[in-house]
Amino acid sequence: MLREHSLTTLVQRELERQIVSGELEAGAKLNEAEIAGELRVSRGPVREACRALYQSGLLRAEKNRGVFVRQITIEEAYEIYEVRAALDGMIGRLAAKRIQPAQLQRLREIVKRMHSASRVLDANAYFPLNIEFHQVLGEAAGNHALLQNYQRIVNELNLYRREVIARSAESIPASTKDHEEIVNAVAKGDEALAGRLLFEHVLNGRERLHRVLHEAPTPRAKAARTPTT
Amino acid sequence: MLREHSLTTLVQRELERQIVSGELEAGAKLNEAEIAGELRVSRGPVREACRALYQSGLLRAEKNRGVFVRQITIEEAYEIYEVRAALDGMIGRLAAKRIQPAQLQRLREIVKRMHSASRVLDANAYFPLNIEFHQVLGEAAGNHALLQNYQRIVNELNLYRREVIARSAESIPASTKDHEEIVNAVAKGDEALAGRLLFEHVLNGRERLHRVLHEAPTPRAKAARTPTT
DNA sequence: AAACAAAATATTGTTGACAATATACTAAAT
DNA sequence: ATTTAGTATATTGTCAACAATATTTTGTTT
Repeated sequence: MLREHSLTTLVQRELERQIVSGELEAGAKLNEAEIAGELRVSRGPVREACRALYQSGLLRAEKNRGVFVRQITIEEAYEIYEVRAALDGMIGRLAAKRIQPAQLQRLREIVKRMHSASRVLDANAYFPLNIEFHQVLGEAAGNHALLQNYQRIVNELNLYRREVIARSAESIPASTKDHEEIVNAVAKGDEALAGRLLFEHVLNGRERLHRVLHEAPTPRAKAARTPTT
Repeated sequence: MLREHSLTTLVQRELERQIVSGELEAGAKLNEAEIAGELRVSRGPVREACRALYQSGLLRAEKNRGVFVRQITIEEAYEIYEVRAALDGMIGRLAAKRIQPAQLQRLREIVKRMHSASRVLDANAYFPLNIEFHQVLGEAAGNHALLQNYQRIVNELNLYRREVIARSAESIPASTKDHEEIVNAVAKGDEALAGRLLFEHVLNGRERLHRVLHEAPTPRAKAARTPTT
């Protein structure tokens, strides 16, 4: 394992896993020595990994104070959704042009399972299905650079959505319907339609989330933020 | 200066400057000790800076062999152009909605200078104007997350275009016309049109570059067509 | 001369120590 | 009791040395 990957890479992966999984919660401070101790490495690789994760948007850094799991504010999330809409629109266009039969089959199965989750408004079942759906679609677009940018954005958004996703059960049926229409457009090979549907799907999702947040604001929404170095 | 920024940050900025300016050419190997010596720091900050630049797509890394200035292949560039089209399309939509009079004025002045460069097909004068135009437009969109993603992409593409830009003089008039139409659409506040024009402008630019590369692999010997990797 | 093997050198990967800064604690003063 | 100053501790920033790996050089054989 160490022949292929440096310690830095392994530390980076592990920290990213902890952040994405929520094991390290938003705003949490990362102690270099502590992490190094747990992972049985020195602080060097930990610092390098943190630099990379800061660059990728998962961490925030303050000089002489350390790094923290990034907290996405409502305003930032609102902006990132627009980036995602742009990328997802392109994914839709390209996927409609290039999707393989096996990938289309996978999408249809995911949508079928979404309907099951939708009937009982099971947000915990729906969340991973949603992620998988967009992941498959992203792969179907057949553009590595696009997928990479997309995943970074989605990672950041999931950082934000984790807390509120449980309360967004009411939007599951509408979201499921969106996904079904998207699959149909992609299957038809209608690039313009698939692109437009995905674009709007993302912005609709943003509005749904926005509505949920305003109905029941979280304490985190008013947390103070300091500019990073 | 050191009170605000760590050595890593300063090294990162300096290396990025050297890469973007072409001082460090594509494919060049970076020697940690050498860089550390020139910048009067130890290898630690240099390694951290390289990690960040690798994450941002400007460097390529091979374990136990070091880091190199990333070389964008034709195929990668082709993919990245699609990402840029998506982001630029969104920039157009948002800029049409939010642009300030002062920013619009700046765009108009840039286009005027573009016409001057266009008349004499001065690629060296046109290149920075083009970058500035899209930078101003990106700022006018008023979305920090979008601009950040956009700049990363454009940085990567400029890595690629540097080599061929001198030979793309013939496409300057068409490009200038595009820019003029874009400014008009943004000025009108026509979001859909501005978005579409920018989207197509990027893809047109890609095709123009593609054509240049295939028509004239080398200015001298047309027969010696070397498929670059 | 060309090809291979082995030693010498150079470079990266990793570590622990030290310096600089921030945080936590303690005690005195009001 | 609260505040504040000073001190102690903890944490980050930086460095230099060592270990592991890659590259170059040298010498030998065919």
